[in-house]
Amino acid sequence: MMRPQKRIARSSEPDRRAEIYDAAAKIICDKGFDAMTMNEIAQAVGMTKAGIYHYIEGKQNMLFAIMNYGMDMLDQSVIGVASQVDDAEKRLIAIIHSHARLITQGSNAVTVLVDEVAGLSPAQRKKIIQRKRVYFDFIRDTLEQLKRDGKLKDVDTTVAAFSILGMLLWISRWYRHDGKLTGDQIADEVLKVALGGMLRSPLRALRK
Amino acid sequence: MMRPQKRIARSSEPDRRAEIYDAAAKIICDKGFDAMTMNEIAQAVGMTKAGIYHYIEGKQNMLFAIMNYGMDMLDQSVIGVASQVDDAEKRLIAIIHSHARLITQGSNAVTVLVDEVAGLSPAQRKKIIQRKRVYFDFIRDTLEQLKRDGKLKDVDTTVAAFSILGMLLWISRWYRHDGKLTGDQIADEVLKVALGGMLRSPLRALRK
DNA sequence: GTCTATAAACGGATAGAC
DNA sequence: GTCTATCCGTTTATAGAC
Repeated sequence: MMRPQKRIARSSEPDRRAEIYDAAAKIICDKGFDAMTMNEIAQAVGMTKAGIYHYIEGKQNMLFAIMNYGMDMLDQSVIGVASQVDDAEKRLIAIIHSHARLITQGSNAVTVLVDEVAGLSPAQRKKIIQRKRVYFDFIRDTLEQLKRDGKLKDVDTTVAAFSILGMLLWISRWYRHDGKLTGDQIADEVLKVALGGMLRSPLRALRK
Repeated sequence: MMRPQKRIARSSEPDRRAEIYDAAAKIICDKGFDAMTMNEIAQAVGMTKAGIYHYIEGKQNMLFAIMNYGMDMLDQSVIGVASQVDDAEKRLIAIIHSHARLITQGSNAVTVLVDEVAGLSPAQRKKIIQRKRVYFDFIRDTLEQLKRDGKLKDVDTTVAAFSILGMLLWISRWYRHDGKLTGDQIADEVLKVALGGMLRSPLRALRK
C-alpha cells in the first residue's frame, strides 16, 4: 500500500519529496487542506510553486500520499506493537498508550488523517476509509476479547471503541508541547480515563 | 452576543436567513467550509447566488453567525440545564447526556463549531475561542467540585475534561440516524464509558 | 427581494527556458 | 531540478434591471 511514485535514482533528489509532504502536513493541520495553497508549501520548503510539481502529481494525490503515510504510522507504531501482546487487557493499554504518544510526538500526518477525507477523490477516499476501518476493528476486537474474558463492564463495544478513538484523536487539538504535562503524562492520564471506565478492576490493570 | 443583522421588518422576510444558515451548516458538515460555494447554498434554498447576498454579509460572517448559533445551543441546552443541578455528580451526568443528545439530534451548527475555526477572521476566532473556553471551564469546574467532594478518582481534571469533550464531539463523525442504536442509547453508552472511568462508585451514580 | 451579468482576484497546473 | 511566465477554471462579491 506504499505509493509508487517512480523514483529517478539521481544523486541530488534525496528526501525532498518527504520534505514537501512534511511541510504540507503541517500547513494542513494549521488551516486545513482547502485553505492551503501550493505557494505556501513552496515558500515553506524554499522553492517556487512550479518547482514542487516536479515531485508531486497534483494537490489531491499529495493529500492521499500523506494520509497513507499517516496510516502507515498507525499500523507500525500502534498495531505493530500491540498485536504482539496476547493478553487483551495489556493489548488495550498498549494501543491507547502508543497512539497517544504518536500524537503528542507531533505526527502531523496522523492528524491530517482525521479531518480531511473530503479532499480525496472517491476512489482514494474508499481506500483510506478501508484502512481506517481495519484500525477501528482492531480496537473493537480487543474489547470483544476482553468481554469474552469477563473483564469488561456492560458497555457496547462499538460505542466504546469510538469513544476511545474520540479521546485519542482530540488530543492533537488541545495538546501543546510547552504545556505543564509531558506527552507521556498525557498518555497516562488518558489511559486512566479510558480504562477506568470499562474494566472491572481498573486499578489493578493500571498498576501493571 | 447575538448577531445584530439589521432586520427589515417587512412582511415577506420571515426566517429566510435561518433557512440559509441551516442549509450552509449542513453543507459545511458534509464537505467543509472552504469547499462549500455560495452557489451550493443558493441551490439548496432554491435561489441564486446573488439573491443570498441580500441576507448575509459575506461568507466569513455567515460562518461566524452559524458558530455563534451553535454556541447558543450549547449554552442553552447543556449549560442552561446542567447549571441548575447543585450536586456535581448529577450535573456531570446532565452535561454529558444533554450534549450527546444535542449531537445525535443533528444540530449541524454545533458540529461546525468543532472543525472550522480556521475559517474565521482573527477577531472572530478570538471571540469563538473565548466562548468555547467558558464551556470547557464549566466542565472542568464540575470535575474539580467532584474532586473536592472526594468522589473523583486520581485523574488530572484538565485531561479528563478534554477527554470527555473528545468522546462527545467525535459522536457527530460516526453516528448515523439509521444505525442500530437510538440517540438516547448512544448518550447512555457514552455516559457509561466516561463516568465509569472517573467516579469512585460509577455504578451507583449511573443507576441514578 | 430576486434576478442576469460581470467584475476582480485567486489558485492549480503546465510550457518551456536554463 | 528549478525557474519565469502564463493559461484557464473557479469563486466571492457587486452592479443594476425588474
